Amino acid sequence: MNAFSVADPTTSKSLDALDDWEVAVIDLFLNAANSFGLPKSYGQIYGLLFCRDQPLAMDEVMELLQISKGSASQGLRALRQLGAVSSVFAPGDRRERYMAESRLRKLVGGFLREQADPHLEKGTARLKQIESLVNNIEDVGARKRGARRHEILSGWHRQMSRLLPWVKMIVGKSDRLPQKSSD
Amino acid sequence: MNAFSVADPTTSKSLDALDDWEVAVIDLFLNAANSFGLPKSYGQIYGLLFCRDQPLAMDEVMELLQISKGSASQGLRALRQLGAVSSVFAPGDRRERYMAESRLRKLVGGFLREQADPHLEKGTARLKQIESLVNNIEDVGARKRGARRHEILSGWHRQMSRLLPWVKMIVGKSDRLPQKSSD
DNA sequence: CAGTTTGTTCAAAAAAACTTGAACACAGGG
DNA sequence: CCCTGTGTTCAAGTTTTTTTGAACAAACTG
Repeated sequence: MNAFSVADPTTSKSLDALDDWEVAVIDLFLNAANSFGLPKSYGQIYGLLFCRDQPLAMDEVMELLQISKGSASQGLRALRQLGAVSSVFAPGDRRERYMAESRLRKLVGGFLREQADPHLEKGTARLKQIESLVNNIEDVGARKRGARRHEILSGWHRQMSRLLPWVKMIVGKSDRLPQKSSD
Repeated sequence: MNAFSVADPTTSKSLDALDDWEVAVIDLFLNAANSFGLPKSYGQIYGLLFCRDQPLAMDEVMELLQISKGSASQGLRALRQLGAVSSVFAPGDRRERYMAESRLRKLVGGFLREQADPHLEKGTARLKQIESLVNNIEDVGARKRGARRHEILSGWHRQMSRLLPWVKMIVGKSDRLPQKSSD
């Protein structure tokens, strides 16, 4: 696949070269993205950037992963939104370039912030709605049953709210392994 | 559809009656299931059973939720597999009846066991594969880059493995609120 | 046993999610 | 200004997932 592509420095066209291990890592993230409820292209993009030391431009991502402009654009946007990817400027190049965030704490934090927190908020609203519906029940027995369910759900909600900070703590403990350069 | 069917006690057809609050709870679980990557029908089924004091048979679930036999059967199976639903026998009725598990600890435990643990195991295998691919790289610089990535991923994997027991702990703390009957 | 009732399976239909690419906007550069 | 390079948007197309229902199996019943 990547046998002897010696990179003509004048053309930026000689990038169709993913190492085998890179393919494996990209595939790992593809599957991981799926499990987290994200589109697989997001996983691929993140995986590619994760493998690279140098930030990549969008068209390089498209080329290397063989995905469309739309996917690349949307994927990079979502990943930035999640804090999983950050953009940098290479001087003398108008294109924006992207690199992966590799600190687990940040990744988890962003995911929780963008996914879990909104759900918890929506949960609060829904619990209120359920509570009011329950309070409108005429029959006493039925109302009691509803009230009990509302209590259980409220308890769950509370527990989940408590859990998230702990997750951030625990994951934040020892983060990335030592590397040659610090940040 | 269910306009004024005033419950002929001889037919088992008179169940098309969900309270408003039940509809709201079912919808809550429908959305929750989605967020957890489960089919929405699973959420509906769980939500319905969660609302009820008495266990329901499969055909009652079908009737109340207006879902097909196939969905009901598969959904109930998956939910039992997750430990979210348990089946009981009502004496004098050949049908199996199902009720929701409402202890968060059990629900989370089942979910982690069925979803997270398998992923962690697959992760171990993949990391090994990546490691061996990286070790096959000729070029020293490229191999170093790959090795660094492999270390990072291994670190993440370790952290996640550490996290899960804590989640079970923390969620297990104070579980369901007190109820009239104990278990 | 033959007839029910209960529950499972799975191929096909329907729905949902994802990807694509062409049209558009916007920012320099000449 | 117009042209080109860069990135976004979104309707339409594709793929994947979920649901359906009819055929099947199993277990009871008389």
